[in-house]
Amino acid sequence: MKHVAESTVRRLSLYLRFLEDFESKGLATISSDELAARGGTTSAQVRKDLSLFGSFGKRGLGYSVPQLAARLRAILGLGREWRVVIIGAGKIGSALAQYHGFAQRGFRVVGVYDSDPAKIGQTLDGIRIRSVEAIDADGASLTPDIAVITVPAEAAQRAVDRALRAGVHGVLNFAPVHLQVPPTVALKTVNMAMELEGLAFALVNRSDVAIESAGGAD
Amino acid sequence: MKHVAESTVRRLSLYLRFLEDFESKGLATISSDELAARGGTTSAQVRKDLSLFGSFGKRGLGYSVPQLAARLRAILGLGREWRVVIIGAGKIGSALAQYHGFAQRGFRVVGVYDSDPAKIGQTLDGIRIRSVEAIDADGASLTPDIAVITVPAEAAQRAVDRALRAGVHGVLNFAPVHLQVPPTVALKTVNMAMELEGLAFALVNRSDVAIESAGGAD
DNA sequence: ATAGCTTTGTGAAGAATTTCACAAAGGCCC
DNA sequence: GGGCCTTTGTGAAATTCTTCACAAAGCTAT
Repeated sequence: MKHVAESTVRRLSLYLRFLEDFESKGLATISSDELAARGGTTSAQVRKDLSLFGSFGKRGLGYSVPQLAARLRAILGLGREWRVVIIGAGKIGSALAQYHGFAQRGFRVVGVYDSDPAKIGQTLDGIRIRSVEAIDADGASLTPDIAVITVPAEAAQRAVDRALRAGVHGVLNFAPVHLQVPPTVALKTVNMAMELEGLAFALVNRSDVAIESAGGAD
Repeated sequence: MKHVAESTVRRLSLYLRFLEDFESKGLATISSDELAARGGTTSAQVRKDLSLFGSFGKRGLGYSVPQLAARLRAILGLGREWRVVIIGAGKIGSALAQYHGFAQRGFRVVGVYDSDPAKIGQTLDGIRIRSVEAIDADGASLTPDIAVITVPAEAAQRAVDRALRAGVHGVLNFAPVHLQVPPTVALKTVNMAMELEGLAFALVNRSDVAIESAGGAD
């Protein structure tokens, strides 16, 4: 298949969210124009994005909401359960472990790890926090797909290395560092300091402020 | 000045982080190559990014670490204090309110708001949680620059509208919705579900997995 | 069944961003 | 000071992403 840009995937994910909204309201069809309006893009962009994967609409009518939603779920790989381990049970890690929105979308937290002896053994939303050293050994039984890294910057690379040994193929990194992973591993970094600095930049260079969304490279 | 791409700003922010690292290690100079290696880019990209703002290096030698760091801080608008209000004192909001990394970089939390009567009046890191309804009135005394939105999706637009009335010009949104703001306001959205779905997509389309970083459009 | 209105799907054009590649500059050593 | 090595700054080329614009389809009403 043709190469799919990261920005396209982000938008698909966004479209899916609106579709689910529409679905719950019982609407049957939606046009690329409506989808675009809610997503802050143009209808041409919506159609281009979708056209990468096939042709899902009906001319003159638009898209069937449930059908398109199902297609997007399939495209995004949401038809299965993704097993997630969270490494770092600090404020952010704990918040994520307890956030049920993930479970709803098929991301199931199967393990939480920390290095602080005071935290190890505590329970977070039904999951016992274990020592980071247990990750390697747990890999075989937990078979995690994705690791979420919420440890301090200094510990992040070690945490990822462990996660990779445990069989993880995707990493969502919240530590403010650029992590080294083999090219077969998908890595995304969310860096809140970077977002705030982006805002600061926009504010001091006020004139045609029109930034939108987060994302970028790390 | 020439238009600066968002991706450039993200990278500048990243470079600054490395520079601070180097600074603390006492290194005097750094080359675009070294900066690139740690940032996962190319040296040409680094030089291009910096060249938008001036010419800071010495040929044959590289960049003076403290000088370049100072320049980047000035460019990114980190020379002053940014006053931040957090709207939504749930898990994520509380975690952010207590995260001291922000204060270090000049982002000072001056107010925390929630709509839950059980939370109002409680103290978070020295700041009393107040009712969301107080935001409008507080604007004049708190003079916030930036609002961080950590309320549920349904409440997000209302929260932003309040924040704008309180005088905010930048918004960092954690709610999974596309917010409407006037074009003079800078908006960034961090959407964790979107990041996870991006990973899921990369994992099911495994072949040349080579995603990096978060960011994009919302 | 035809006319009229709407909306998709998509090549082609345009804009933005990244990479290339190299001349110009600076330091260092003999 | 001349040669040599390194690294910047930057036009030009290449690539990637977005927008344009329009023919092809489908529905509705008559």
